[in-house]
Amino acid sequence: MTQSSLSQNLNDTPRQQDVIEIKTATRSVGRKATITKEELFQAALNLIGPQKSIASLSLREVAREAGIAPNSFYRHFKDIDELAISLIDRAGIVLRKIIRQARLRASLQESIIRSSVDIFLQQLDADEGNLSLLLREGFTGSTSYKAAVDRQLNFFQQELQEDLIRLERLNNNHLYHPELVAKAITQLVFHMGAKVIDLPINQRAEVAEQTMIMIRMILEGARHLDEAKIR
Amino acid sequence: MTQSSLSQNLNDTPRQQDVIEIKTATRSVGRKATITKEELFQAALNLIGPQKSIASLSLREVAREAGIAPNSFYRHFKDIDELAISLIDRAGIVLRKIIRQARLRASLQESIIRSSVDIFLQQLDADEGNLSLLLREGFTGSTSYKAAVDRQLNFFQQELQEDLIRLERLNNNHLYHPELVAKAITQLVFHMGAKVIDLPINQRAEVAEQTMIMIRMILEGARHLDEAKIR
DNA sequence: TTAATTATTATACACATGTATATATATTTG
DNA sequence: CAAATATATATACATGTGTATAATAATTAA
Repeated sequence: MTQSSLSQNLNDTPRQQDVIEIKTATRSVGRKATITKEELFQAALNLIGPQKSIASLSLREVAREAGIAPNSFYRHFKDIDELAISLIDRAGIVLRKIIRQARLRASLQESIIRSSVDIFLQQLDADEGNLSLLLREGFTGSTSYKAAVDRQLNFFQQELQEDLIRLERLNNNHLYHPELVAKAITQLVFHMGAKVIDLPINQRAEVAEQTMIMIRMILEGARHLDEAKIR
Repeated sequence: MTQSSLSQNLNDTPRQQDVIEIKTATRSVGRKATITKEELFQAALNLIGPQKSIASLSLREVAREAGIAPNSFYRHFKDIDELAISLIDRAGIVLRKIIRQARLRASLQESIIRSSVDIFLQQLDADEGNLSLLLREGFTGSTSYKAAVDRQLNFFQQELQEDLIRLERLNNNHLYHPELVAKAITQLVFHMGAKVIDLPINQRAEVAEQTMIMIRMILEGARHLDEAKIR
């Protein structure tokens, strides 16, 4: 593959006309688009599965699945990589939805541990394509994928940390290195997610239960280590 | 890629001659092999890096790197996949070496946490190609890779668990769910490894330090949860 | 030596890929 | 309507791939 060199001239965003106009650009003169980015996302997600990773997706495959000519792809993305990264970023939205829900339920007195894990798994079903992408590509391929995934995980971790601090404060507890607590929990939860993806649903519960115990260990440890330090 | 269908007849192991002889087969009649499996392993490892995953290796690439004709590859492996899985299994050997060393140093009164993490990182340098393979492919690609990696991680986890139980017993401690403690630690350590691979050496220390704190949290938590349960 | 056996290579084929170029088609604006 | 233009397709090419088939070279057994 000695390509991906001269393709810059293809992905120019449509130039504003020279004439400076006041009216806000309605953004379309010419033929109406018959395929949307969203449809290309869907096509890609259809293809990605336990056997096919995002990195092994070919432009032609995606085009085929979307029912367009290979070259039409370039109207929407400059690369297969651009599609991939967008896809990862999109998955982050799902993630943040998870956090928000978990936070809601946690304030309603339910254990933050259980609610987080439950909602995570629940969303994994509801939105399989998107989320599993994040989980799968986390450790692999073209450094840029990893960076994209990392960005999203950091959001998750950040919000989790805030929640943890808030909740512990409510119970008059303190955590030793709360940022590391959040980090460790994030890692374990995502690891669980990656495992659980290609597991039959009935086996998921057990993995989830184990993960919750692990999280409880971390929390319990962080509390005690903090006490030990203060004294 | 509609191939990998009729290649069975190519990987027949050399047939014993019809004549039944007593002498142990010295295993060679004909031309001497000029390239070894080991050299093919090395060629593959040379190619795998931050940008090229094991799944994206092509047979021709490996052959080129090894300096042989594409077809010669078939004399040694039936597939690129067979090469890949062997490679993962080989990495497991490195892993077990790590455990053995960590165990040695842990008996000499050094903290098992620190010694495990230290040795892990140390080996990562010494044997980069091999070990990083395990770390990278853990979550990706062709279910069979994942299975192969999982097999190796389980060894690690199993031995770690035994060590943990032994050491805690020495200090008259008990652990809550020691198998989950070992599992959680294994996950965190491997996650760290995967992160640390493409990090400049000076930044590795910090990640290692963080990981050790996380592990201490888990251990501390498991001890207290156990006490809480017994009472 | 000669015959047998095996490892390696050379050649070739069908197919998949990314993408350059040219053309057709639909839509908006004047 | 016609001109302009954004979108999509058709065709084509160079290159990479896995692997079938046949030939060559090296080694051992007879």
